[in-house]
Amino acid sequence: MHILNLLFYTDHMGISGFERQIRWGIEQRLEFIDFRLFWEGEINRSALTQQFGISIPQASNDLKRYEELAPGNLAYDKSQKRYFSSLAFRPQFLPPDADQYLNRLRGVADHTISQGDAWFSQMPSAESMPLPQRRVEANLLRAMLYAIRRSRSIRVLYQSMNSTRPEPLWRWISPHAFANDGLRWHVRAYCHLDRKFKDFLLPRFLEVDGDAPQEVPGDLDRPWREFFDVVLIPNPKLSLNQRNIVAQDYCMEDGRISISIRYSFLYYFQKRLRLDVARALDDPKETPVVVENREAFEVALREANK
Amino acid sequence: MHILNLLFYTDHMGISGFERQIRWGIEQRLEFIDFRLFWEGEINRSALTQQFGISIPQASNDLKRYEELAPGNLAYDKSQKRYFSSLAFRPQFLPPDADQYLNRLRGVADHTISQGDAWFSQMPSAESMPLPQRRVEANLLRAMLYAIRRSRSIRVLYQSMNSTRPEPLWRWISPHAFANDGLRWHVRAYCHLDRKFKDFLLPRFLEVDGDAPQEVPGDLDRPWREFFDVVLIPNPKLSLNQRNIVAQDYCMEDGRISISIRYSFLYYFQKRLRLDVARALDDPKETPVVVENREAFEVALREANK
DNA sequence: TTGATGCGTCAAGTTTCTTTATCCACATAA
DNA sequence: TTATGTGGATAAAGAAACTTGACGCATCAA
Repeated sequence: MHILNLLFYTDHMGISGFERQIRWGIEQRLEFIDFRLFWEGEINRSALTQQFGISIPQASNDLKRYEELAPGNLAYDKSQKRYFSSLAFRPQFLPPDADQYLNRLRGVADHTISQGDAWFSQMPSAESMPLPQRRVEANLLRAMLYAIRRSRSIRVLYQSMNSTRPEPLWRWISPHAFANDGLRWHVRAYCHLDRKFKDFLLPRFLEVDGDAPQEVPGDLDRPWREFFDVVLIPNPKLSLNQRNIVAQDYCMEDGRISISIRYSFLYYFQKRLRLDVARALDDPKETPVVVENREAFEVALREANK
Repeated sequence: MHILNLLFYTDHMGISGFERQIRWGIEQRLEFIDFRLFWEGEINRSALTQQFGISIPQASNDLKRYEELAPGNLAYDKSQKRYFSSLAFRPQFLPPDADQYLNRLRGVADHTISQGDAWFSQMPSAESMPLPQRRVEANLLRAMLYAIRRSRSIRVLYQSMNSTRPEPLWRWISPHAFANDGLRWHVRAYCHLDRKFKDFLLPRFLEVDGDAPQEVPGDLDRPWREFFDVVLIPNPKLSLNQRNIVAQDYCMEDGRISISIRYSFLYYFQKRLRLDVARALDDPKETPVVVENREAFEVALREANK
């Protein structure tokens, strides 16, 4: 297989005009064949038997069916005794999606999905940020989901960072949403102790024990419901060329991009993009983007925590 | 369903002693029933027919089979006309895993997996960091994977941030691994232009066109292959109680944790944990952890980029 | 040359699944 | 109250999917 093969136009062709409704299991296997051919360039019967627990003749059958439905995609190499994606290969059942592939790669790299579930055979060497974190207990997350779904309040033992409350404290909360700041998961909830909506870190919940009707519905959580438009521009300290590149990196148009952020999310957003350290650090490369509407942003940030 | 139900011990029971090998499709559906019962607390036939495209009688059949294999897990509510997880519910086919659930939640929140593939029905309100990013082209990623798998060099048009090279430049590289810094994907490759191993950002590749034998194998990439042990401790400016909480958050033992990081990853690691701004910022809450072996860390950091 | 491997195929038989139909319990609305 | 709709269970016939076991072919390495 030559590299040029890889550069051919391989847009997804779309599924259309099937005479008979194809069964789910078969559909899955056809998608699997597409996936392997696109990302790994090859497939054979034992890949199918291992992945789906089917027999060898059935795997032959599937490949035959694949060839019928996606004619010209398969090329058998007698010498290597395997199928390869042909020069004319075009995925027929699964639109190729780099983000999806990379997402699975990360999942496998940090053990949240198995290599089998990700449909990988030989995985490329990959590393994702190794950050130690206390695990979230499944039953705790389950209780949280229950409370959100049924609009309940629950009584929880939570370890907060509040220096006036050093010990874990029991309190009633009414959770209504989850949020990921890029590093950790929070749950957004009304705190009946502090009488306001707050973020709670999932790993800091130690116990749950009671439930009661929700008194304050999540709809009233204005910092969560309302959005502020942050306008980002390339750091002006960068050279013109560098600014152009940053603009491309962040999908900017006319040298800026406006992003709608929940007020309750602004704090994490600025930390994530290191917007708060732009002035503290000299090197503009360390903070490639800065906020254009800085004053409004600061106001919004203060407002969010009221 | 009472909250206490959620707090029962529900460890995975493990699959054992099946008389007959169960077919993959059925196994999937049984796992699906387990998943829905655990995380959403309920299931009905139409959930199965929608997810797997099976008929109504077949869905009845599956629920019957589930009840046989996991007796006592199902509780039918005649009034609500749905199955709920019983008080004695214990997942039988799918070990409940909060990380897995949250991973899917994030995937759905940022559109890398569909709600169907994640097995969610009513999804909890969830938000993940909305960061704009140029998309990675599927065929580019495919070419990169090809080069890694076959140990090839490829000719690429890459837009670097190097200020002496403002324009995108054609160069030969020999990629050998992927790395995610928590924000973006890099590919680790030998650059035949600069005659050294470097990180390249996937979204900055514009074109690929040639391939050739790999001359410098990835094994020689020492900053990638070798690890440095970063020792993290809670920020000493925090109060004792706060330090204890941080220690718990980061799974520390004896108030510290040692993490092995590839040398080539150290730079991203310090940015991710904001280790580089600890001294620039006054508020210790902004940088909850700091590096204990700071001097060695600085040396390692400089070494990694040589 | 021989053995091992991987693909293809055939036939018989089993399991799974659909289709069609009928029945039951419950909730809601007329 | 009765009618209607919804969601569940079940049965039987037939189609589709799948397994088992068998055999043949091509290729490669010993």
